[in-house]
Amino acid sequence: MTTSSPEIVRKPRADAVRNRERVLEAAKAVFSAGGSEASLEAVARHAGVGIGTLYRHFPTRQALYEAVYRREVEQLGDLAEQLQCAPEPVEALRRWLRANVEFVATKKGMVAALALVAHGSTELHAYSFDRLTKAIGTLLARAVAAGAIRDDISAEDVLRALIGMCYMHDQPGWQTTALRLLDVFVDGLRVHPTGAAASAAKPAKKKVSGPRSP
Amino acid sequence: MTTSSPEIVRKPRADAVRNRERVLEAAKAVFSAGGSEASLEAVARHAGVGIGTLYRHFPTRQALYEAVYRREVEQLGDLAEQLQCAPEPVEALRRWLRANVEFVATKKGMVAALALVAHGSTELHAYSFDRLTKAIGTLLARAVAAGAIRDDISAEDVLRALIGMCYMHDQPGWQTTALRLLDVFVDGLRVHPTGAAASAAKPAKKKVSGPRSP
DNA sequence: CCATATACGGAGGCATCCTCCGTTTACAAG
DNA sequence: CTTGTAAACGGAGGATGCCTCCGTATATGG
Repeated sequence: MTTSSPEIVRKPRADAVRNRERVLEAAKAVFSAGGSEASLEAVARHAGVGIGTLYRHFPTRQALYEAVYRREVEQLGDLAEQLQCAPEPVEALRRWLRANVEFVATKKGMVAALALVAHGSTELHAYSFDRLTKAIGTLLARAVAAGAIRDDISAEDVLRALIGMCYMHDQPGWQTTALRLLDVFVDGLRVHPTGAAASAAKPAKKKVSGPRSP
Repeated sequence: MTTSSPEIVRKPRADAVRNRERVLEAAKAVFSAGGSEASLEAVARHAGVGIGTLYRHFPTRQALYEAVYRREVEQLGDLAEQLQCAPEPVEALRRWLRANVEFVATKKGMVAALALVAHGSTELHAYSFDRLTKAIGTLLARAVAAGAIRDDISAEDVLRALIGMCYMHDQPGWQTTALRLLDVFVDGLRVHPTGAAASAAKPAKKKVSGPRSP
């Protein structure tokens, strides 16, 4: 009450900010390496802070997951904004979707944790769903406005499909499959597959009727 | 060594079989209700057996997840066999995919556990992937043979897409979305979308361009 | 009915979670 | 620069859950 306004509660301390950052970094590393069930004490040790510090910043395991998750979402959202000015709308959409695949690919152990997050907090989920939906929305809108893809599929739909396609990433070659699925899906979105069958629209790269191609 | 053959180790005891079944049932219930991180002691209590019994049957938490998971897979595989004799091939495929959606819908808390399974055991994953892939494969083959859908998409691809579409099931209305996505995907698989845009093929039910419909 | 292999249950050692509080430190005012 | 103080730090320790081990109970074959 000594200061003027009750809303401004001082500037957060520098070491607090730094430690918070350290813990997040450590969490990402430890969970990616040792799976999402690694002990939080290991995370604290790896971050070079006491266990108490970790728990003050992230009161529960879930909270830590969430914080990491939120960061990832931020980055993907930013990427979408950058792609906003790309020349080809459909290609921009495709690029963003593909970026997601690569993004997930680097986080083996994290994914189970993220799965848990998705079912946990409602608030965060709303936020991230919103952020990503908007990211897709802008890319999608441009493509629709250009008359390149059908207009009865919402951004939410695309997001769900995307998550699905990134989801089964445990076998070798999953990435190839995911990318192929994306192409199929995008093809499916197109207003005119440039002919009767969608496969005709992809001249060079596709093998027709070979279900066993690596 | 007193008996004749080293392979036949007697018939398993009746109470053992019964208890094993009880634990599986309890696990399904407890995990569905309280999330996949519920304590195993709670599961044992709910099953009316000692904690030791639980651990003898399922040495690790993972093993318990796996056993539950395996059961579910069995049931889905069986359903596919039944649908084998349905008249409309494309419809049969669609029905099976839809059945999956409903199936997942009843297991809120379980899904995170199943996600963990998918990344855990290789052996089980191979098994279930195989079982489900074959289930789809038969349905898919019939539809392809009838010339109803394109032939360059493998059963694996469909499985991945399906899992994806079932995956984000936390908000109200997810089921509607999942079903819509399935329809889009199946439409995308079609050799001839019955016209230029696939939306023309679904006359009554669809609203065009309204992204905020409940 | 008996012998015995098999299964059961839960006590207890061990690891991890999370809280609580004495100590340390960054920041701002004088 | 000095000093007061709120904020952050760290880790000891109680609580909880994981999993093993072994004495007791029981189903099954003879």
